[in-house]
Formats: sequence, C-alpha cells, structure tokens
Amino acid sequence: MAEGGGQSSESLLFLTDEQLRKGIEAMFFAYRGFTADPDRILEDHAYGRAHHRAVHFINRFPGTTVNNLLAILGVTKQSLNRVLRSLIEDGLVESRVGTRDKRERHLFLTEAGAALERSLSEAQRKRMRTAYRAAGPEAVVGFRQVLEAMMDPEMRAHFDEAKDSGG
Amino acid sequence: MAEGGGQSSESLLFLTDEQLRKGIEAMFFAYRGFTADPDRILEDHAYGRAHHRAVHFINRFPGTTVNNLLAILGVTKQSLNRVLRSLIEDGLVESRVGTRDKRERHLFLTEAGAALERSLSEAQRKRMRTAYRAAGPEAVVGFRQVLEAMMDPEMRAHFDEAKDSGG
DNA sequence: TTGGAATGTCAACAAGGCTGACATAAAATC
DNA sequence: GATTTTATGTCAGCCTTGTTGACATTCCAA
Repeated sequence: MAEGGGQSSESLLFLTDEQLRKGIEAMFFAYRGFTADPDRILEDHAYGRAHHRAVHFINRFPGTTVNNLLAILGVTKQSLNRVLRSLIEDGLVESRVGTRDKRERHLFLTEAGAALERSLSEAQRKRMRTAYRAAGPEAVVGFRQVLEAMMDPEMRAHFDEAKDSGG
Repeated sequence: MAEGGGQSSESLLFLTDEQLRKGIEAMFFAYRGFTADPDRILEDHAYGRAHHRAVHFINRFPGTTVNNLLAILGVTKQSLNRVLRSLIEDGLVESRVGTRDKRERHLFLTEAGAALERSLSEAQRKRMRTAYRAAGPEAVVGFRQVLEAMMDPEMRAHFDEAKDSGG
C-alpha cells in the first residue's frame, strides 16, 4: 500500500458503500436498543413514545409553549394535542395560560409527571452510560460528532439550544 | 488540572447526567435526520418505513425466509406479512416456496424492488457519507463503537451477522 | 397415522402519525 | 373600533404499522 498520501487514503477508507451500510444498520439496531427500556416502562402506564417525547421536552424546558414543543417534536398540533390532553387528564402535566400573552399555554410537569420523567430518563441514561463506558471517552466524542452532523439543520438548532441551556 | 490521574478523571467526565442527556437528545434528533430522506422517497410510492426495512434486509439477505426476517426486524409475523403482501402485489418482491421445506417462503427482490432499494439506500448513504466526512475517520470509529454497545445483545448478533456477510 | 411444532395468512383492533374544517381568544394592524 | 393574524384546541376521518386471535398448511416425530 502506498502510504505517501496517508491522510487522503484514510479519509476515503470508511466511505465505501459497505462501510456506509454498516453505519446505517448500526443506527437501526442501536435505536431499537435506545428506545427499548423506556418502552417497557411506558407500557405499564398505557403510554407510548409520543408521551415520552412530550414529557422529556417539557422537563427540559419547563413553561414551554405548545407551539415551541411542536417545533421541537416535528409533529402536528392535532397529534401533540391528543398526547398532551391525556397527560393533563392524568395529572402529569399542568397547562397554565400565559400572563403576557393569554393565547399561549405554558406547560409544566407535575410532581407525578416529574416522577415518570425521572423513571424514563434514568432507564435511558443507564443504557447510554453503559454504552459510553464500554466504548470509551474518545469514542463518545466521535459518536456525538457524527450524530450532530447527521441532523437536519433545523433539528441541529433545537439540539444546540438544548445543549446551551443547562449543559 | 491534575493530569496525574488522567485516564480516570477523563473516563468520568462524560458520564454526568447532563452529558448523557445530550447523548440521548442527539440520538433523537439524529435519527430523525437519518430517516428523513428515505421517508420522502417512500411517500412517492405510498410506502412507509416498514416497507423500507423489509426491502433493505431482503436485499441484504436474498432468499431469506419470513421467519428470519421477523427475527431481524423484531415485529410480529402478521405485521410483516401485510408489508410483504403489498410489496409482492406491486411486483417488488418475489416469494418462492422452499424446496426442502415447503412451509418456508424465500424472499427476493425483483428488478423493480432492487431499483427502489438502490434509490432508498443511495439517499441514506449520501446523508451518512456527508456526516462521516464532516466528523472525520476517528469520529466514525467512535460512532460505531458506541452504537454497537447500545444494542440489545440479540440485535448485536444480527448486526454482526450482517457485518460478516459482505463487509 | 396422528398430533404437535413451525410457518404463513386473514381479520380485527389500537396507537399515533396525517389533513381539513372550524371555534375561540388575544394580539396586532389598519 | 373593525379587521386580520396568531396561538391554541377540537372534531372527524384517513393511513401506517404495531398488536392478538383464529386458522390453514406443512413437516416431523412418536
């Protein structure tokens, strides 16, 4: 092998269709693992992933508006509304009319909602922690870099927002 | 900073709940990007992600049985059957009765099916290639390591199988 | 040869996406 | 003040894709 071009051959090595396919399948199988633990917990509460996502981001941004949540989750208001309604009815989420703008509803987790959120995120963090430990610190940096590069620009904006506030 | 304990402090640094939460949200947003391009193509054909997954793995393992596919995809046979039926009706997949065991159906892509698969995987590879290029070779290694560690053991077995045959 | 296991199909239901239409209230604008 | 725009909620209905249950076919082993 001619190693004179070093950097160049190395940066092409992992771009074969085979290597890319492995990355694609790794995403598929890993995402299943990623959601498996919360899914089991949600089953007990007769909730689904949609509820998990709502609870997660209401916890991340307490007092967020419905519109804000819609932008983050990328679903229609009808779809989100169905989920929010059940969460509110069950006393996991509180919806407060805005003070400045009374059209807006600000969303908060109740204590019960926060408890479910902790239960879900603890399970998911546990899996993430185990994977991080197994792969090592340098792998984690690379993992995050590739994921961020894979996002759509809009999603990346939401991600960066979430990154700043609190981390 | 005391660098004497180097390895130890470094391997704890990324295990804070904040760091783990960032990893969790990165997975969420990145997976949306990961599926966005194929989703747009599938819309034109009135298909969904389930069709994509079936076509992908039939292409990967030509002649695979329905049962085999079930284990990989992790859904019920009834759910998969509905997807397969439409793909067969539309002439994208061919189902051949097994020669040794006539209960089994062996699945193959037709030329039209292979064309759709190429269209889908090209779009997905393009996104993966761009992300890999942006993140660099070392990041890619880490990315793959973390994803593999995140899988359930059963899924990891399927992934490794897929890794060997062809890669 | 008969009964159990494996495989695949049909029917029906639920979750959670979607669109469209519409109501309400508040804010913004003319 | 009247009108328009914005934010939210709701109803109806559709689609995809999960689920269970019931059933037919095929194979194999007792």
